[in-house]
Order: sequence, then C-alpha cells, then structure tokens
Amino acid sequence: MRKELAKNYAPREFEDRIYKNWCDKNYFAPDPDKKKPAFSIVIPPPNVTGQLHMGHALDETLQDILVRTKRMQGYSALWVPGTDHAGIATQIKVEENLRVNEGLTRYDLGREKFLERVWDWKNQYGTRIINQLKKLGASCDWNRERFTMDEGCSKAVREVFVNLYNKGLIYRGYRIINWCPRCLTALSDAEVEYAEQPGSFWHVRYPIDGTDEYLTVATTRPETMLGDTAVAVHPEDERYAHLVGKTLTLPLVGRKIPIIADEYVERDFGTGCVKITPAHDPNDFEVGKRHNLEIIKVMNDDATINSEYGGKYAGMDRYEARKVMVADLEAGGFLVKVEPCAHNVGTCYRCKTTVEPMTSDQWFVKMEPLAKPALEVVKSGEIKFEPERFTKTYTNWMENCHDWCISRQLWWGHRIPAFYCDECGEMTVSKEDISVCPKCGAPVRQEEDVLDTWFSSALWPFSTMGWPEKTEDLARYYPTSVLVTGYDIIFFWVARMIFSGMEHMGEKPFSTVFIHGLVRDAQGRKMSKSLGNGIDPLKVIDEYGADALRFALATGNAPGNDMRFSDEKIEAARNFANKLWNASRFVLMNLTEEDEELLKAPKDSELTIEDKWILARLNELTKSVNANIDNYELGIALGDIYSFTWDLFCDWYIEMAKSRIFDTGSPAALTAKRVLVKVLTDILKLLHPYMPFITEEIYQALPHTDESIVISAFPKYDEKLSYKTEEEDVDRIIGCIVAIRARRSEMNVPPSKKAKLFVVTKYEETFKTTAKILEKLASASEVIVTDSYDSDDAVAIATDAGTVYIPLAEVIDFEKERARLTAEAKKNDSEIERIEKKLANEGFVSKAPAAVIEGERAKLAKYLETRESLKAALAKLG
RNA sequence: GGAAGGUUAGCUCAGUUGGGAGAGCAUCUGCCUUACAAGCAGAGGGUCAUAGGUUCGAGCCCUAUACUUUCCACCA
Repeated sequence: MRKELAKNYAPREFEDRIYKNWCDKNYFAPDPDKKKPAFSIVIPPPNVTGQLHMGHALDETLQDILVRTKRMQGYSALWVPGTDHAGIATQIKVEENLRVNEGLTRYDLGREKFLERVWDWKNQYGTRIINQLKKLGASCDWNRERFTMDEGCSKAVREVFVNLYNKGLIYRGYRIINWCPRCLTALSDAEVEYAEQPGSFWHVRYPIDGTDEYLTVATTRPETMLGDTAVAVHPEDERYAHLVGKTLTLPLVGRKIPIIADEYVERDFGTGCVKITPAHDPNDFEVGKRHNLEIIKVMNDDATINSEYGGKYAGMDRYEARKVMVADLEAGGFLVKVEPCAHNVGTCYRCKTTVEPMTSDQWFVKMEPLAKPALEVVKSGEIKFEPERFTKTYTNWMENCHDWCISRQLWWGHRIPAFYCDECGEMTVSKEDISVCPKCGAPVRQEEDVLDTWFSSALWPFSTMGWPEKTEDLARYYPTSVLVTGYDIIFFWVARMIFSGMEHMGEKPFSTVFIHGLVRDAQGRKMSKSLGNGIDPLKVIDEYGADALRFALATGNAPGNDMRFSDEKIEAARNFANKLWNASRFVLMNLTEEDEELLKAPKDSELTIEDKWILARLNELTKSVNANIDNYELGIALGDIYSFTWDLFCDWYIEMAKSRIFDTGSPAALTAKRVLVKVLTDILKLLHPYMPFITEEIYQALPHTDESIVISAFPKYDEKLSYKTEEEDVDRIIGCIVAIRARRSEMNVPPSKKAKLFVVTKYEETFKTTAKILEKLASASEVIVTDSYDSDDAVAIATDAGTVYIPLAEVIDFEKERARLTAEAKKNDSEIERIEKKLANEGFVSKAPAAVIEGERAKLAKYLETRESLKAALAKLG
C-alpha cells in the first residue's frame, strides 16, 4: 500500500524532520564534481544582535530560491552562511543588558571581562540565528559557516589592513569626524542618518575691533561659538569687502578673531557672514585648513563643554550651554533676533543620538584610488545591478564619497593592528602581534581602537573562502555569482565589497547584485521596534509553515520594490500549499500500481488530447520558469507555477482525468495516472526552490527516482512536447464547458439537474473523443454531436468551437433569454465593427507585422461565425 | 538642491522587448459535485493620475504637470 499523506496540510508535522534529514545527508554541500559549473552565494551575514526579522526572511528566501534552482539545474552550488559581529550594535545590546540586569557599565568590568560577556552573547544569539535560518529552510552549507571575527576572517582583516597601510591607503590623521556622544565613538559618514528637526536661527553680532560697528552672523549652533576662530564673508561681497583682514572680538569669550574672505560663503543666505568653527563643523574645518586657522575644540567626548575653552559653560551639556549662552548674549546686547528654522541634524544610526561633528585622531581609508576600479567594474557591466536602476545609486555614491573613517572607540571588534612605542615614538603596523618596538626594543602598546564593523564585512566574499590562503574554494567559487541584499545597504556593504574585491583579489566579488526592497507592515509602515509593528517570521512559520512564509515573500512583488506583509497574503500562500497538498492526496489515493509501472513514460499513441494538452502546457511553464528565474523575475515564475497548478492542473486536468482513472485496471487509467505522476512531479520540482518542505514531503510519497527532490533535476523545456493541435482542441472544449456552466449558472440550473447536450460543430472528432469529459464537467446526461439541431425549446450557446443546445424548455425564461442573446449579439457586432475598421486601415495593414494581422483576421472570422449562430438562436426564440 | 521610484478593480499589487487590461483579498449569486468549504462554479467592478507628443496601434516609449514615497547632499 502506498504511503498516504495526512488528511490535513500540517507543515509543523514534517518541516523540522525534513530539514534534519537534508542536513544528515549533506545535500547542501556543493557537488565536488569538477565538470559541473560553479554557482556561489555568500550570505549577507545577519548581525548577532538578536534574531531574524522579516527583512532577513525575505533576503534568505530569495537566495535559497536561487541556490536550490541552480543546484537542481546541475551546478555545483555553494551557499556560504555566517554571522556578523556587528561591532557597535552588539556592544550597545550587551551594555544595555549589563546595565539593566546588573547596574554595571563596561568600564566596571574592564575590557577583557566585558569582551567575555560579548562572546557569550554572540554564542547565544549567533546560534539562535542559525537555527532560525534552518527553520526557514535555507540550504546553506553548514560545514562552511563563518563569523566575521573568527580566526580566518580576523587574519584576512589584518592582511588587508597592513596591505592598505603599506600602500598609503590607510592613514591616521587629525580630521573632523562624526562623533556619537552616547556611543562614545567615531562614525563613518554612512553611519549618520539625517533627520529634520525644528531649530532656531540666532543672529548674533560680533563687535569689530577699533570701531563701533558690528558684524552680524547667523547660526543654528550658538554654543559652538566658543570655538570660533574666524568670521568669513564672500570675497566679492561689497558690503563687507572693506572689513576683510580686520579683527572681531568674540562675544562672551573676548578672543580676537579675524574676518576672512572665502568662496564657501553664500552671499544671499542669512547675513552673508559665517562664524567659522573648524573643530565642530565639516565645512568650517575645510575653511580653516585653507586659511590656516586655529582649531579650538570646545567639547568633551560626551558633548559637554570642556574646561579648556568652556569658561563658565564648562561641564554643561551642549544644549544646556546653548540655552545659557543665548541668554547671556541677549543680556549682553549681542542677540539681534531669533528666527525659527527647520534643519537637518545628523543622528547615530544605532542609537539615534544627535551626532557631534568634531576633530579627532582617527584612522581613515583613502577612497579615491579604491573607488576608481570599483566604478569601472560596474560601468563596464562586469558587475550588474538587478534591477538596473540601482546602478546609479551606487555610482553616485562611489563618485562622491569621502575618505572612510574606520576606527571606532569600542571594545567589540577587530582591534587595529598598530603598535605604539612610547619610548621612541615609533608606530608599527603589523600582521602579527608584537610586544617590543622593532626600532628601539622598548615595550609597545597596541592601538585601543577597533575597526568599523563594515571593514570586515567588506572582505566577506573572499575571507569566508579562506583568503589570504590560496584555497580551492577561492579558485572554484570566487567571484561569487550573485549577491542578494536590500537597497538600504548598498553604501555600507555592497560598495565596500566591490572596492575591496578589486583591490585585494584583483577581481570583482560577484557578477550580479540582486537588490530587493523592504518588508513593510500591512499599512505600509516600516517595521520597527519602537512602533511595535514588527512581524516575527518564526511566529508566522509556526502558524502557517515556512513554505507559506516563503511563498508570501516571493510572490506579487517586482524586484527592488518594497512589499507589504499582511495576513491575507500569508493566508493565500497557505491556501495554495493546501491546494497542492490535496491535489497530491487525490493523485496518491488512486495510485494502485507499482512504482515502476507508474514511472514509465506513456507512449505518445496512448495519450489523449487532454494528456497532450497538459503536457504541452507544462512544457511551456517549464520554459517560462527557467527563463524568469534566470532573469531574477522570481515573482513572475512563481505566479506562473501557481496558476498552472491551480487553474490548469487542479481545476481542469485532474477533473478531466477522473473518468479514466476511475475505470480501474484499464490501460487508459494507467496512462492517465502516468501523466498525473509526471505532471505533479514536475510541478513539485519547479516549486521546490520556493516551497522546499511541502514539495519534498509529497515527492517522497509519490513514485520517485531520486533520493530527495533537493538533488533531483530541474525540469527542462523539451521541444518534442509541444502538442499544438491538441492544445487548441482542449482549449475549445474548455471554452465550451465554461460557456455551458455560465449559462446554467445564470439560469439557476444546478449541476444536479442533468440535461442532454446537442453540439453542432466542425470539430466533430474532438467532441466525440472528449464526450465523457464534456458530460461530466458540464453536468450533462448525454452529449450528442450532430450536424444540425433544430428545436425551439432549447438554449443555444455560441462558443469558439460551435454551438451547444440545451433543451431545457421548462427552465428557460424566453423573455430573459431573448434579451441576453440580443445583448450578446450587440457586443459581438461592435467587436466585428472594431476589427473591420482596423483591417480597413491602410496603415495597419501595411505596417503591422503579418502575424498580428493574421490574428485579427482569425478573430474576425470567429466573431462572424458567432454572429450567425446568435442570429439562428434568436430566430428560434421567435 | 540632486537622484530614483510610485500613481492600474473597493483594498494590496502584478503586467519581461508597444498588438484588445490580470491576480489575491473583498463584494454578490449558486453549490457540502466521493482531493480540497483553507474548497467548487459563476457574476459585477478599471477613460491604467492629468495634458500633450511619437506610432497603423500606447498601461508600456517621449515631454510637461500634479500628488506621493525613498535615498543622497546640504547654506552656517
């Protein structure tokens, strides 16, 4: 007896079991067969900060679809999994945890002890994330799992750092950077998010030395005036030309500062005079460099005013100081006016604290030489963005990016391999740890700072494959085939991987960047913790199954677009799984023969027209699915599978096959079953990349040849299987059934009320061979194919294939029927008129392709036929 | 300020080289038709944002406008 599927689709019953089996059998390891072409993806490593969210679920689903497809298509497919240490984000989490549970700060523990805690956290959450990936069905090669701070990745980081340093592409310098006063670290430009905030524009006058005059400057940040070292005007501004070179006395401070001329000033904005604070504004810093101005830093790391230059404001928070200083300016008669003004404020992307631009000693990567090849490789098309429009996002950024500040004043991360000798002042950058100065032999101390977390992620495509060693994996799987990620991290990650790959490997890290959008909630809002509108993928999996979640994420959405996630979407997905489950159950419960018998391909001569029809349609589906997946149109491919499965296979083919199947033991029954097994199996295979669990569960229950569907061959288009004529025949029959059903429905004739059907058609053969099907599906008692039918008490239904008469005098409302026929005739006439007009159009006939014209002619002929049968039907009604 | 999207059925969205507009959900009608009510059979519902243009032909290509989303830059 064949194994039966459970009556109800209950994914919880089999998903975990199946996944475990896949892992036990090691199916996800790439096939070592050298003859197979390579296909590889490295996972965008999820942060070890917490758990998987919907964005991950989407990202991993898309990757898994690609990898599973390629694996089945005969590639040696590798998907490298792993996690990211996520420096600042993880450190914040652990610190928060420490604060809440133990009331301690990281300083209370000290660097070493604190790092132990972070590793504990990493072990706990890293494992959890991996388990979540498995729940989702991700077919990663777990033997190759990596972590951005594992030994190999750390080695790669050091190698890269030292190489870049030796080439002069990494340098240490005193520059203006973005500083987060809460995280107490520098941030890169990419890590600053701008948000519009209401503020004020304070107009303050600075007295000009030696006169009674003032210069009025306008500022949104009066507290920084403690660090002003000049006031600038435009060199061609006639109002102020005579003042350039004079000095001012800085109010509240009393310091003498020069009036300078610089083109950076916009004459028409504000008063045309700008206070220059090189230590606390990036533009002012540049102006200061040009004019050799002193840099006066007035804040501490926590954004309180420092004691060195703060005077009475020392120790105050920057905002408190602002308030007090404005009051003092007003009291001193320096404040001219205050205007409300909305302005963009930079905030820390991790904690949302307002970032303070300030000067600081930091490490930087020099971008210009690195950006060049990274731009070239994209412009030349060697790396393609999918969809293409994201190319511009990338190139714009790459063309305009500044040097990358890579040092972070954190503890969690790759410690910068620079060693300072306090004895002789030498700094040594080294791949290996050193304890003494190579120059003077005195003990050295290592740089306290760690690297930006994205520094190590940038190396991910090759560090995970063993670089800097020359490994087999690198030789075979680098460059990777495709990178799948959201548009939100093109700058953070994609760009940096590209220039890193070009610089260190001399080769692009991937050929295609497949970009997807954000998963939003049902109202279209971004999912976020503060809104509490996040949907937990694990809960969805628990309730609906991983397959339904994956389906919902892969369907009804164009590449690169954001998508909404809603109950109705996941329910529709689950319903589809249920449909497939039940159809499979039906097929299985009728398979009484031996597997070998059922797996035999039926001979062409045994196939009925509906068999050929479904096989031909399956063949078309196979073609389109292969093509669409190749084009990254994953949603279209899935939509095609969906409608084939539901609308053609379930609604039509299975119904059509029933009469043969139920004829137990007959050769016709066996043929039908063979076709059912073949078509269902191919559906399962085509669907497997999207819904791996249910397809495996059913595949195992069906007669099958491969040990697992995971390693079975993906269906291929087969030219031999396009049965053109039979397809048309079945379409005619279906059109006929649909028309009959519609008419019966309109007339409220239930299926239980059987009636004779008389069919007048030129496709006699077709109707005779499918009479049984027609009978069953059109709820007829008998189907009579005839040359002509002549009865007044019948409903005539004009179809593409001919006219069907239902003698149902007792249920016909003649009046209604006449009205309906008249309306239909009118509609039909207007179609005729439209096409005739089109065909009479000289331009159309001479310029349109022949096939299009031919199509129009065929349509016209059909409509003309219909007109005749409608006329006849009306005539009969009197 | 720059850039890229979006505007298609009541809702959410597809629509791959231009050749008579689709799905899911919702609504309405009729069905427990022996795989499936998480279902079956039907029905209604759209001047494809607006205005021009190219074309024999435009949801699709071009121009402009309106509204909208996002990203980047930023004048202190």
